[in-house]
Amino acid sequence: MNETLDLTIGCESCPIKHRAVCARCDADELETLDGIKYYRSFEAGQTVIWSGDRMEFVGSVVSGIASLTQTMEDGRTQMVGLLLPSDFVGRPGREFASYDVVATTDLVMCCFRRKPFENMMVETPHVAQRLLEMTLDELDAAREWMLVLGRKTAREKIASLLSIIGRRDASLKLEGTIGKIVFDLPLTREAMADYLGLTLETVSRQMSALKRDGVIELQGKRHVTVPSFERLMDEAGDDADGGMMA
Amino acid sequence: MNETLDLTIGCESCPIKHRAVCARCDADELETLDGIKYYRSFEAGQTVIWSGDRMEFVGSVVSGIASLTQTMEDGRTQMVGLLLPSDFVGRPGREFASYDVVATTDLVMCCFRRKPFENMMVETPHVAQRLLEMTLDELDAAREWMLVLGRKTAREKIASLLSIIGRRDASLKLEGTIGKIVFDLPLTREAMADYLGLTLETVSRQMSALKRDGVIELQGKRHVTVPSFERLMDEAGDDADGGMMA
DNA sequence: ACCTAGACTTGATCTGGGTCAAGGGTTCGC
DNA sequence: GCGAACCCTTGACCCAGATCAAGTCTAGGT
Repeated sequence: MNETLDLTIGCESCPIKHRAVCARCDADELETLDGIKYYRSFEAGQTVIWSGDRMEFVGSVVSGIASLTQTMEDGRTQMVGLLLPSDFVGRPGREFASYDVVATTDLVMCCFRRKPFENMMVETPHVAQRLLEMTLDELDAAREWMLVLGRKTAREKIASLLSIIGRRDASLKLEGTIGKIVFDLPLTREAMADYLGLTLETVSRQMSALKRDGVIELQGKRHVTVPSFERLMDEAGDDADGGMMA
Repeated sequence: MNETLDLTIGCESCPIKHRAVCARCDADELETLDGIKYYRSFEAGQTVIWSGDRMEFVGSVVSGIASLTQTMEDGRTQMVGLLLPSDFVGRPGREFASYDVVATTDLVMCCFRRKPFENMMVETPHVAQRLLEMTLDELDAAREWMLVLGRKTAREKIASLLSIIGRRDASLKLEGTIGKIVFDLPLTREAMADYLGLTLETVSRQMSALKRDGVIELQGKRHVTVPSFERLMDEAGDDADGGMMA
Protein backbone atom coordinates (compact mmCIF):
# COMPACT_ATOMS: atom_id res chain seq x y z
CA MET A 1 0.00 0.00 0.00
CA ASN A 2 2.71 2.48 0.98
CA GLU A 3 5.18 0.94 -1.40
CA THR A 4 6.86 4.28 -2.02
CA LEU A 5 7.47 5.21 1.59
CA ASP A 6 10.62 3.15 2.06
CA LEU A 7 12.52 4.77 -0.77
CA THR A 8 15.35 6.81 0.63
CA ILE A 9 17.02 8.31 -2.42
CA GLY A 10 17.49 12.03 -1.96
CA CYS A 11 16.79 14.04 1.13
CA GLU A 12 14.85 12.03 3.64
CA SER A 13 13.17 15.04 5.20
CA CYS A 14 11.30 15.74 1.99
CA PRO A 15 8.31 13.47 1.66
CA ILE A 16 7.35 14.62 -1.79
CA LYS A 17 10.48 13.03 -3.15
CA HIS A 18 9.36 9.78 -1.68
CA ARG A 19 5.70 9.87 -2.42
CA ALA A 20 5.03 11.97 -5.47
CA VAL A 21 8.25 12.05 -7.35
CA CYS A 22 10.66 9.36 -6.27
CA ALA A 23 8.29 6.47 -6.67
CA ARG A 24 9.85 4.15 -9.22
CA CYS A 25 11.93 6.93 -10.66
CA ASP A 26 15.62 7.10 -11.39
CA ALA A 27 18.18 9.52 -10.10
CA ASP A 28 18.06 11.81 -13.11
CA GLU A 29 14.74 13.20 -12.04
CA LEU A 30 16.10 14.09 -8.67
CA GLU A 31 18.72 16.20 -10.37
CA THR A 32 16.02 18.00 -12.30
CA LEU A 33 14.13 18.65 -9.13
CA ASP A 34 16.90 20.15 -7.12
CA GLY A 35 16.87 23.29 -9.20
CA ILE A 36 13.26 24.09 -8.42
CA LYS A 37 12.98 22.97 -4.85
CA TYR A 38 13.07 25.07 -1.70
CA TYR A 39 11.91 24.92 1.88
CA ARG A 40 9.62 27.28 3.73
CA SER A 41 8.89 27.52 7.45
CA PHE A 42 5.80 28.94 9.09
CA GLU A 43 4.84 29.67 12.65
CA ALA A 44 1.68 28.29 14.20
CA GLY A 45 -1.24 30.47 13.17
CA GLN A 46 0.44 31.90 10.07
CA THR A 47 -1.43 31.74 6.79
CA VAL A 48 0.49 29.96 4.06
CA ILE A 49 -1.81 30.99 1.21
CA TRP A 50 -5.03 32.96 1.06
CA SER A 51 -7.91 31.68 -1.00
CA GLY A 52 -7.79 33.40 -4.37
CA ASP A 53 -4.04 34.03 -4.27
CA ARG A 54 -1.91 33.01 -7.18
CA MET A 55 -0.26 29.67 -6.41
CA GLU A 56 3.45 30.01 -7.03
CA PHE A 57 4.30 26.56 -5.81
CA VAL A 58 3.12 23.09 -5.05
CA GLY A 59 4.69 21.07 -2.30
CA SER A 60 4.27 18.83 0.65
CA VAL A 61 4.30 19.00 4.41
CA VAL A 62 7.62 17.99 5.94
CA SER A 63 6.72 18.54 9.58
CA GLY A 64 3.86 20.13 11.46
CA ILE A 65 0.23 20.40 10.46
CA ALA A 66 -1.54 22.66 8.02
CA SER A 67 -5.24 22.97 7.39
CA LEU A 68 -7.40 23.94 4.44
CA THR A 69 -10.26 26.18 5.51
CA GLN A 70 -13.20 27.91 3.89
CA THR A 71 -14.78 30.98 5.43
CA MET A 72 -18.18 32.54 4.79
CA GLU A 73 -18.65 36.30 4.78
CA ASP A 74 -20.21 36.26 8.22
CA GLY A 75 -17.21 34.47 9.67
CA ARG A 76 -18.44 30.91 9.86
CA THR A 77 -15.49 28.70 8.97
CA GLN A 78 -15.18 25.08 8.00
CA MET A 79 -11.94 23.18 7.78
CA VAL A 80 -12.06 21.05 4.64
CA GLY A 81 -8.77 19.26 4.93
CA LEU A 82 -6.08 18.42 7.42
CA LEU A 83 -2.57 18.23 5.98
CA LEU A 84 -0.24 15.97 7.91
CA PRO A 85 3.43 15.28 7.16
CA SER A 86 3.86 13.81 3.66
CA ASP A 87 0.56 15.26 2.42
CA PHE A 88 0.62 17.13 -0.85
CA VAL A 89 -0.47 20.75 -1.18
CA GLY A 90 -1.51 22.50 -4.34
CA ARG A 91 -3.05 21.86 -7.70
CA PRO A 92 -0.93 21.32 -10.72
CA GLY A 93 -2.75 23.15 -13.48
CA ARG A 94 -4.57 25.55 -11.18
CA GLU A 95 -3.55 29.16 -11.19
CA PHE A 96 -5.26 30.26 -7.98
CA ALA A 97 -5.77 28.76 -4.55
CA SER A 98 -9.30 27.62 -3.70
CA TYR A 99 -8.90 27.64 0.08
CA ASP A 100 -6.97 29.30 2.83
CA VAL A 101 -4.01 27.19 3.88
CA VAL A 102 -3.13 27.84 7.51
CA ALA A 103 -0.28 26.54 9.63
CA THR A 104 -2.04 24.90 12.57
CA THR A 105 1.27 24.16 14.29
CA ASP A 106 4.78 25.26 13.41
CA LEU A 107 5.20 24.02 9.88
CA VAL A 108 7.91 23.18 7.39
CA MET A 109 7.00 22.69 3.78
CA CYS A 110 9.00 21.44 0.86
CA CYS A 111 8.01 23.50 -2.16
CA PHE A 112 8.50 23.25 -5.89
CA ARG A 113 7.95 26.14 -8.24
CA ARG A 114 4.69 25.32 -9.95
CA LYS A 115 5.51 25.80 -13.63
CA PRO A 116 8.66 23.67 -13.72
CA PHE A 117 6.88 21.07 -11.65
CA GLU A 118 4.03 20.96 -14.14
CA ASN A 119 6.44 20.61 -17.01
CA MET A 120 8.16 17.76 -15.28
CA MET A 121 4.79 16.14 -14.74
CA VAL A 122 4.05 16.19 -18.43
CA GLU A 123 7.37 14.54 -19.21
CA THR A 124 7.21 11.88 -16.53
CA PRO A 125 3.84 10.12 -16.73
CA HIS A 126 4.25 8.09 -13.58
CA VAL A 127 4.37 11.31 -11.57
CA ALA A 128 1.00 12.30 -12.98
CA GLN A 129 -0.31 8.87 -12.13
CA ARG A 130 1.05 9.03 -8.60
CA LEU A 131 -0.57 12.42 -8.22
CA LEU A 132 -3.86 10.99 -9.48
CA GLU A 133 -3.68 8.24 -6.88
CA MET A 134 -3.00 10.78 -4.14
CA THR A 135 -5.86 12.95 -5.31
CA LEU A 136 -8.21 9.98 -5.32
CA ASP A 137 -7.14 9.24 -1.74
CA GLU A 138 -7.90 12.82 -0.78
CA LEU A 139 -11.27 12.58 -2.46
CA ASP A 140 -12.08 9.45 -0.48
CA ALA A 141 -11.05 11.17 2.72
CA ALA A 142 -13.20 14.19 1.88
CA ARG A 143 -16.20 11.99 1.18
CA GLU A 144 -15.74 10.02 4.34
CA TRP A 145 -15.69 13.33 6.16
CA MET A 146 -18.99 14.29 4.53
CA LEU A 147 -20.61 11.38 6.36
CA VAL A 148 -19.06 12.63 9.59
CA LEU A 149 -20.30 16.18 9.04
CA GLY A 150 -23.74 15.28 7.77
CA ARG A 151 -24.87 12.41 9.93
CA LYS A 152 -22.77 11.87 13.04
CA THR A 153 -23.47 13.15 16.54
CA ALA A 154 -21.04 15.41 18.35
CA ARG A 155 -19.63 12.48 20.35
CA GLU A 156 -19.17 10.39 17.21
CA LYS A 157 -17.52 13.32 15.45
CA ILE A 158 -14.95 13.73 18.21
CA ALA A 159 -14.28 10.00 18.27
CA SER A 160 -13.86 10.00 14.48
CA LEU A 161 -11.33 12.81 14.63
CA LEU A 162 -9.38 11.20 17.45
CA SER A 163 -9.25 7.89 15.60
CA ILE A 164 -7.98 9.54 12.42
CA ILE A 165 -5.26 11.47 14.21
CA GLY A 166 -4.43 8.51 16.43
CA ARG A 167 -4.20 6.08 13.55
CA ARG A 168 -2.08 8.41 11.47
CA ASP A 169 0.20 9.12 14.38
CA ALA A 170 0.54 5.45 15.25
CA SER A 171 1.35 4.43 11.69
CA LEU A 172 4.05 7.07 11.51
CA LYS A 173 5.56 5.52 14.60
CA LEU A 174 5.16 2.09 13.02
CA GLU A 175 2.95 0.86 15.82
CA GLY A 176 -0.18 -1.13 15.16
CA THR A 177 -3.65 0.30 15.37
CA ILE A 178 -4.85 -2.24 17.89
CA GLY A 179 -5.06 -1.84 21.62
CA LYS A 180 -3.53 1.16 23.32
CA ILE A 181 -2.56 4.33 21.51
CA VAL A 182 -0.90 7.48 22.82
CA PHE A 183 -0.52 10.75 20.97
CA ASP A 184 -0.51 14.51 21.27
CA LEU A 185 -3.42 16.42 19.83
CA PRO A 186 -1.98 18.91 17.35
CA LEU A 187 -5.18 20.98 17.31
CA THR A 188 -6.76 23.49 19.63
CA ARG A 189 -10.36 22.87 20.66
CA GLU A 190 -11.34 25.61 18.26
CA ALA A 191 -9.55 23.98 15.33
CA MET A 192 -11.21 20.68 16.20
CA ALA A 193 -14.56 22.46 16.20
CA ASP A 194 -13.86 24.00 12.80
CA TYR A 195 -13.03 20.60 11.39
CA LEU A 196 -16.07 18.92 12.91
CA GLY A 197 -18.69 21.58 12.27
CA LEU A 198 -19.20 22.14 16.00
CA THR A 199 -18.54 24.91 18.51
CA LEU A 200 -15.51 24.80 20.75
CA GLU A 201 -17.75 24.48 23.83
CA THR A 202 -19.34 21.33 22.45
CA VAL A 203 -15.92 19.90 21.62
CA SER A 204 -14.77 20.58 25.16
CA ARG A 205 -17.89 19.02 26.68
CA GLN A 206 -17.63 15.89 24.55
CA MET A 207 -13.94 15.49 25.30
CA SER A 208 -14.84 15.62 28.99
CA ALA A 209 -17.62 13.09 28.43
CA LEU A 210 -15.32 10.67 26.60
CA LYS A 211 -12.83 11.03 29.43
CA ARG A 212 -15.52 10.47 32.09
CA ASP A 213 -16.65 7.34 30.25
CA GLY A 214 -13.14 5.94 30.03
CA VAL A 215 -12.87 6.04 26.25
CA ILE A 216 -9.85 8.32 26.48
CA GLU A 217 -7.50 9.54 29.18
CA LEU A 218 -6.10 13.04 29.20
CA GLN A 219 -2.77 14.18 30.61
CA GLY A 220 -3.03 17.92 30.38
CA LYS A 221 -5.24 19.23 27.59
CA ARG A 222 -3.50 17.78 24.58
CA HIS A 223 -1.85 14.49 25.53
CA VAL A 224 -4.28 11.68 24.80
CA THR A 225 -4.18 8.02 25.76
CA VAL A 226 -6.64 5.68 24.11
CA PRO A 227 -6.78 2.46 26.16
CA SER A 228 -8.74 0.58 23.50
CA PHE A 229 -8.64 1.67 19.90
CA GLU A 230 -11.53 -0.68 19.11
CA ARG A 231 -13.67 1.07 21.69
CA LEU A 232 -12.84 4.43 20.12
CA MET A 233 -13.72 3.15 16.65
CA ASP A 234 -16.96 1.89 18.07
CA GLU A 235 -17.77 5.30 19.52
CA ALA A 236 -17.02 6.80 16.12
CA GLY A 237 -19.69 4.60 14.57
CA ASP A 238 -17.29 3.28 11.94
CA ASP A 239 -17.14 -0.21 10.60
CA ALA A 240 -14.61 -2.27 12.47
CA ASP A 241 -12.31 -2.82 9.50
CA GLY A 242 -10.54 0.43 10.13
CA GLY A 243 -10.72 1.70 6.58
CA MET A 244 -8.43 -1.01 5.19
CA MET A 245 -10.50 -1.09 2.07
CA ALA A 246 -9.72 1.79 -0.21
CA MET B 1 -13.37 26.31 -18.92
CA ASN B 2 -15.35 23.58 -20.67
CA GLU B 3 -12.98 23.53 -23.56
CA THR B 4 -13.61 19.85 -24.20
CA LEU B 5 -17.38 19.98 -24.22
CA ASP B 6 -17.76 21.17 -27.77
CA LEU B 7 -15.79 18.32 -29.30
CA THR B 8 -18.11 16.17 -31.32
CA ILE B 9 -15.89 13.42 -32.65
CA GLY B 10 -17.41 10.02 -32.01
CA CYS B 11 -20.80 9.30 -30.52
CA GLU B 12 -22.34 12.41 -29.09
CA SER B 13 -24.37 10.58 -26.49
CA CYS B 14 -21.20 9.40 -24.77
CA PRO B 15 -19.76 12.18 -22.67
CA ILE B 16 -16.64 10.34 -21.66
CA LYS B 17 -15.45 10.49 -25.21
CA HIS B 18 -15.73 14.19 -25.03
CA ARG B 19 -14.47 14.86 -21.58
CA ALA B 20 -12.09 12.17 -20.48
CA VAL B 21 -10.81 10.70 -23.68
CA CYS B 22 -11.49 12.87 -26.65
CA ALA B 23 -9.96 16.01 -25.29
CA ARG B 24 -7.14 16.93 -27.62
CA CYS B 25 -6.82 13.37 -28.86
CA ASP B 26 -6.77 12.03 -32.38
CA ALA B 27 -9.10 9.55 -34.02
CA ASP B 28 -6.89 6.50 -33.44
CA GLU B 29 -7.75 6.47 -29.78
CA LEU B 30 -11.42 6.35 -30.56
CA GLU B 31 -10.83 3.17 -32.53
CA THR B 32 -9.10 1.65 -29.55
CA LEU B 33 -11.97 2.57 -27.31
CA ASP B 34 -14.72 1.05 -29.33
CA GLY B 35 -13.59 -2.46 -28.49
CA ILE B 36 -14.04 -2.00 -24.76
CA LYS B 37 -17.05 0.20 -24.59
CA TYR B 38 -20.64 -0.72 -23.79
CA TYR B 39 -23.81 0.88 -22.49
CA ARG B 40 -25.85 -0.01 -19.45
CA SER B 41 -29.32 1.17 -18.45
CA PHE B 42 -30.77 1.28 -14.97
CA GLU B 43 -34.20 2.06 -13.59
CA ALA B 44 -34.76 4.69 -10.93
CA GLY B 45 -33.93 3.19 -7.55
CA GLN B 46 -31.68 0.44 -8.87
CA THR B 47 -28.24 0.04 -7.37
CA VAL B 48 -25.45 0.24 -9.94
CA ILE B 49 -22.68 -0.95 -7.64
CA TRP B 50 -22.58 -1.88 -3.97
CA SER B 51 -19.79 -0.56 -1.79
CA GLY B 52 -17.11 -3.25 -1.58
CA ASP B 53 -18.01 -4.84 -4.92
CA ARG B 54 -15.32 -5.44 -7.45
CA MET B 55 -15.37 -2.64 -10.01
CA GLU B 56 -15.47 -4.21 -13.46
CA PHE B 57 -15.78 -0.92 -15.28
CA VAL B 58 -15.32 2.79 -15.21
CA GLY B 59 -17.60 5.05 -17.17
CA SER B 60 -19.67 8.14 -17.28
CA VAL B 61 -23.27 9.19 -17.01
CA VAL B 62 -24.97 9.68 -20.38
CA SER B 63 -28.43 10.59 -19.11
CA GLY B 64 -30.21 10.57 -15.78
CA ILE B 65 -28.74 11.01 -12.34
CA ALA B 66 -26.79 8.69 -10.10
CA SER B 67 -25.68 9.23 -6.55
CA LEU B 68 -22.82 8.04 -4.40
CA THR B 69 -23.99 7.17 -0.90
CA GLN B 70 -22.48 5.94 2.32
CA THR B 71 -24.53 4.10 4.91
CA MET B 72 -23.81 3.45 8.58
CA GLU B 73 -24.79 0.17 10.23
CA ASP B 74 -27.78 1.77 11.92
CA GLY B 75 -29.14 2.99 8.60
CA ARG B 76 -28.11 6.63 8.63
CA THR B 77 -27.12 7.50 5.09
CA GLN B 78 -25.21 10.36 3.55
CA MET B 79 -25.01 11.07 -0.12
CA VAL B 80 -21.41 12.03 -0.91
CA GLY B 81 -21.71 12.81 -4.57
CA LEU B 82 -24.28 13.61 -7.20
CA LEU B 83 -23.44 12.33 -10.67
CA LEU B 84 -25.00 14.35 -13.46
CA PRO B 85 -24.68 13.68 -17.20
CA SER B 86 -21.02 13.77 -18.30
CA ASP B 87 -19.73 12.99 -14.80
CA PHE B 88 -17.17 10.24 -14.49
CA VAL B 89 -17.72 7.18 -12.31
CA GLY B 90 -15.06 4.86 -10.99
CA ARG B 91 -11.47 4.77 -9.96
CA PRO B 92 -8.78 3.70 -12.33
CA GLY B 93 -6.40 1.67 -10.22
CA ARG B 94 -8.95 0.75 -7.59
CA GLU B 95 -10.15 -2.81 -7.39
CA PHE B 96 -13.22 -2.28 -5.21
CA ALA B 97 -15.95 0.33 -4.97
CA SER B 98 -15.85 2.62 -1.96
CA TYR B 99 -19.49 3.70 -2.08
CA ASP B 100 -22.89 2.55 -3.20
CA VAL B 101 -23.76 3.95 -6.59
CA VAL B 102 -27.52 4.28 -6.97
CA ALA B 103 -29.61 5.34 -9.94
CA THR B 104 -31.65 8.27 -8.62
CA THR B 105 -33.59 8.54 -11.84
CA ASP B 106 -33.65 6.28 -14.87
CA LEU B 107 -30.04 6.16 -15.91
CA VAL B 108 -27.89 5.34 -18.92
CA MET B 109 -24.18 4.88 -18.44
CA CYS B 110 -21.39 4.52 -20.92
CA CYS B 111 -18.96 1.97 -19.53
CA PHE B 112 -15.43 0.87 -20.32
CA ARG B 113 -13.97 -2.35 -19.04
CA ARG B 114 -11.60 -1.25 -16.33
CA LYS B 115 -8.39 -3.09 -17.18
CA PRO B 116 -8.22 -2.09 -20.85
CA PHE B 117 -9.12 1.44 -19.85
CA GLU B 118 -6.26 1.52 -17.36
CA ASN B 119 -3.85 0.23 -19.96
CA MET B 120 -4.96 2.88 -22.37
CA MET B 121 -4.47 5.45 -19.65
CA VAL B 122 -0.86 4.43 -19.18
CA GLU B 123 -0.19 4.73 -22.91
CA THR B 124 -1.91 8.05 -23.41
CA PRO B 125 -0.67 10.50 -20.80
CA HIS B 126 -3.12 13.24 -21.62
CA VAL B 127 -5.97 10.96 -20.59
CA ALA B 128 -4.38 10.55 -17.18
CA GLN B 129 -3.99 14.30 -17.00
CA ARG B 130 -7.60 14.91 -17.98
CA LEU B 131 -8.66 12.43 -15.33
CA LEU B 132 -6.51 14.24 -12.79
CA GLU B 133 -8.21 17.51 -13.66
CA MET B 134 -11.62 15.91 -13.32
CA THR B 135 -10.68 14.38 -9.99
CA LEU B 136 -9.45 17.73 -8.74
CA ASP B 137 -12.79 19.23 -9.75
CA GLU B 138 -14.60 16.53 -7.83
CA LEU B 139 -12.39 17.17 -4.83
CA ASP B 140 -13.24 20.86 -4.95
CA ALA B 141 -16.93 20.03 -5.16
CA ALA B 142 -16.64 17.64 -2.21
CA ARG B 143 -14.86 20.27 -0.14
CA GLU B 144 -17.36 22.93 -0.99
CA TRP B 145 -20.04 20.52 0.13
CA MET B 146 -18.22 20.06 3.45
CA LEU B 147 -18.87 23.74 4.16
CA VAL B 148 -22.54 23.22 3.33
CA LEU B 149 -22.83 20.19 5.61
CA GLY B 150 -20.79 21.58 8.45
CA ARG B 151 -21.85 25.19 8.74
CA LYS B 152 -24.96 26.08 6.80
CA THR B 153 -28.52 26.25 8.11
CA ALA B 154 -31.28 24.10 6.65
CA ARG B 155 -32.57 26.97 4.52
CA GLU B 156 -29.08 27.72 3.20
CA LYS B 157 -28.52 24.04 2.48
CA ILE B 158 -31.67 23.82 0.37
CA ALA B 159 -30.78 27.01 -1.48
CA SER B 160 -27.27 25.67 -2.12
CA LEU B 161 -28.62 22.45 -3.58
CA LEU B 162 -31.16 24.26 -5.76
CA SER B 163 -28.50 26.62 -7.07
CA ILE B 164 -26.17 23.74 -7.95
CA ILE B 165 -28.86 21.81 -9.79
CA GLY B 166 -30.25 24.95 -11.38
CA ARG B 167 -26.87 26.16 -12.56
CA ARG B 168 -25.92 22.79 -13.95
CA ASP B 169 -29.23 22.43 -15.68
CA ALA B 170 -29.06 25.94 -17.13
CA SER B 171 -25.53 25.49 -18.43
CA LEU B 172 -26.56 22.27 -20.18
CA LYS B 173 -29.28 24.25 -21.90
CA LEU B 174 -26.72 26.94 -22.72
CA GLU B 175 -28.65 29.59 -20.84
CA GLY B 176 -26.95 32.04 -18.58
CA THR B 177 -26.98 31.79 -14.81
CA ILE B 178 -28.46 35.24 -14.35
CA GLY B 179 -32.06 36.13 -13.82
CA LYS B 180 -34.78 33.54 -14.16
CA ILE B 181 -34.14 29.81 -14.15
CA VAL B 182 -36.56 26.92 -14.61
CA PHE B 183 -35.80 23.27 -14.04
CA ASP B 184 -37.17 19.97 -12.80
CA LEU B 185 -35.86 18.61 -9.53
CA PRO B 186 -34.47 15.16 -10.26
CA LEU B 187 -34.47 14.20 -6.58
CA THR B 188 -37.13 13.11 -4.11
CA ARG B 189 -37.34 15.04 -0.85
CA GLU B 190 -35.70 12.07 0.82
CA ALA B 191 -32.76 12.09 -1.61
CA MET B 192 -32.37 15.82 -1.04
CA ALA B 193 -32.33 15.17 2.70
CA ASP B 194 -29.66 12.49 2.30
CA TYR B 195 -27.51 14.87 0.33
CA LEU B 196 -27.97 17.74 2.76
CA GLY B 197 -27.67 15.89 6.04
CA LEU B 198 -31.28 16.74 6.98
CA THR B 199 -34.55 14.87 7.42
CA LEU B 200 -37.11 14.81 4.66
CA GLU B 201 -39.58 16.73 6.85
CA THR B 202 -37.13 19.59 7.25
CA VAL B 203 -36.50 19.63 3.51
CA SER B 204 -40.20 19.82 2.86
CA ARG B 205 -40.71 22.61 5.39
CA GLN B 206 -37.86 24.68 4.01
CA MET B 207 -39.05 24.21 0.44
CA SER B 208 -42.43 25.54 1.57
CA ALA B 209 -40.73 28.43 3.34
CA LEU B 210 -38.67 29.38 0.26
CA LYS B 211 -41.87 29.23 -1.78
CA ARG B 212 -43.77 31.35 0.75
CA ASP B 213 -40.96 33.92 0.69
CA GLY B 214 -40.94 34.11 -3.10
CA VAL B 215 -37.43 32.73 -3.55
CA ILE B 216 -38.79 29.88 -5.65
CA GLU B 217 -42.09 28.99 -7.31
CA LEU B 218 -43.34 25.43 -7.48
CA GLN B 219 -45.53 23.93 -10.17
CA GLY B 220 -46.36 20.54 -8.72
CA LYS B 221 -43.72 19.11 -6.41
CA ARG B 222 -40.76 18.94 -8.72
CA HIS B 223 -40.97 21.73 -11.27
CA VAL B 224 -39.07 24.73 -9.93
CA THR B 225 -38.96 28.32 -11.15
CA VAL B 226 -36.33 30.61 -9.69
CA PRO B 227 -37.32 34.20 -10.47
CA SER B 228 -33.94 35.60 -9.39
CA PHE B 229 -30.87 33.43 -9.36
CA GLU B 230 -28.98 36.12 -7.45
CA ARG B 231 -31.58 36.00 -4.71
CA LEU B 232 -31.19 32.23 -4.51
CA MET B 233 -27.41 32.50 -4.32
CA ASP B 234 -27.86 35.03 -1.58
CA GLU B 235 -30.06 32.65 0.39
CA ALA B 236 -27.39 29.99 -0.07
CA GLY B 237 -24.86 32.25 1.65
CA ASP B 238 -22.40 31.89 -1.22
CA ASP B 239 -20.12 34.55 -2.58
CA ALA B 240 -21.73 36.33 -5.48
CA ASP B 241 -19.17 35.21 -8.06
CA GLY B 242 -21.00 31.95 -8.61
CA GLY B 243 -17.97 29.74 -8.28
CA MET B 244 -16.32 31.08 -11.42
CA MET B 245 -12.95 30.72 -9.78
CA ALA B 246 -11.73 27.16 -9.80
C1' DA C 1 -64.81 4.72 -10.47
C1' DC C 2 -62.38 3.04 -6.62
C1' DC C 3 -58.21 1.41 -4.10
C1' DT C 4 -53.68 1.44 -2.93
C1' DA C 5 -49.02 3.00 -2.48
C1' DG C 6 -45.55 6.22 -2.67
C1' DA C 7 -44.29 11.07 -2.42
C1' DC C 8 -45.15 14.96 -0.03
C1' DT C 9 -46.96 18.37 3.60
C1' DT C 10 -48.05 20.08 8.04
C1' DG C 11 -48.61 20.13 13.05
C1' DA C 12 -47.05 19.14 17.91
C1' DT C 13 -43.47 18.10 20.74
C1' DC C 14 -38.70 17.00 22.12
C1' DT C 15 -33.72 17.48 22.35
C1' DG C 16 -28.77 17.97 20.89
C1' DG C 17 -25.96 21.27 20.31
C1' DG C 18 -25.60 26.42 20.02
C1' DT C 19 -25.25 30.69 22.66
C1' DC C 20 -24.12 33.48 26.47
C1' DA C 21 -21.63 33.91 30.59
C1' DA C 22 -18.48 33.02 34.23
C1' DG C 23 -14.92 31.02 35.67
C1' DG C 24 -9.78 28.21 35.94
C1' DG C 25 -4.82 27.10 34.36
C1' DT C 26 -0.57 28.10 31.89
C1' DT C 27 2.68 30.68 29.83
C1' DC C 28 4.35 34.74 28.54
C1' DG C 29 6.63 39.56 29.15
C1' DC C 30 7.76 43.02 32.37
C1' DG D 1 5.69 37.91 41.26
C1' DC D 2 2.02 39.98 38.65
C1' DG D 3 -0.93 41.06 35.03
C1' DA D 4 -2.42 39.81 30.45
C1' DA D 5 -3.44 36.84 26.88
C1' DC D 6 -4.67 32.37 25.62
C1' DC D 7 -6.76 28.12 25.92
C1' DC D 8 -9.89 25.43 28.06
C1' DT D 9 -13.94 24.05 31.10
C1' DT D 10 -18.51 24.24 33.00
C1' DG D 11 -23.19 25.96 33.86
C1' DA D 12 -27.77 27.89 32.43
C1' DC D 13 -30.75 28.67 28.89
C1' DC D 14 -32.57 28.56 24.14
C1' DC D 15 -33.74 27.24 19.51
C1' DA D 16 -33.17 24.88 14.89
C1' DG D 17 -34.02 20.83 13.37
C1' DA D 18 -35.27 15.89 14.70
C1' DT D 19 -38.97 12.94 15.86
C1' DC D 20 -43.60 11.33 16.03
C1' DA D 21 -48.01 11.55 14.03
C1' DA D 22 -51.70 12.74 11.05
C1' DG D 23 -53.09 13.96 7.09
C1' DT D 24 -53.14 15.32 1.38
C1' DC D 25 -52.07 14.56 -3.47
C1' DT D 26 -51.18 11.99 -7.48
C1' DA D 27 -50.42 8.05 -10.42
C1' DG D 28 -51.34 3.39 -11.41
C1' DG D 29 -53.77 -0.83 -11.22
C1' DT D 30 -58.08 -3.42 -11.30
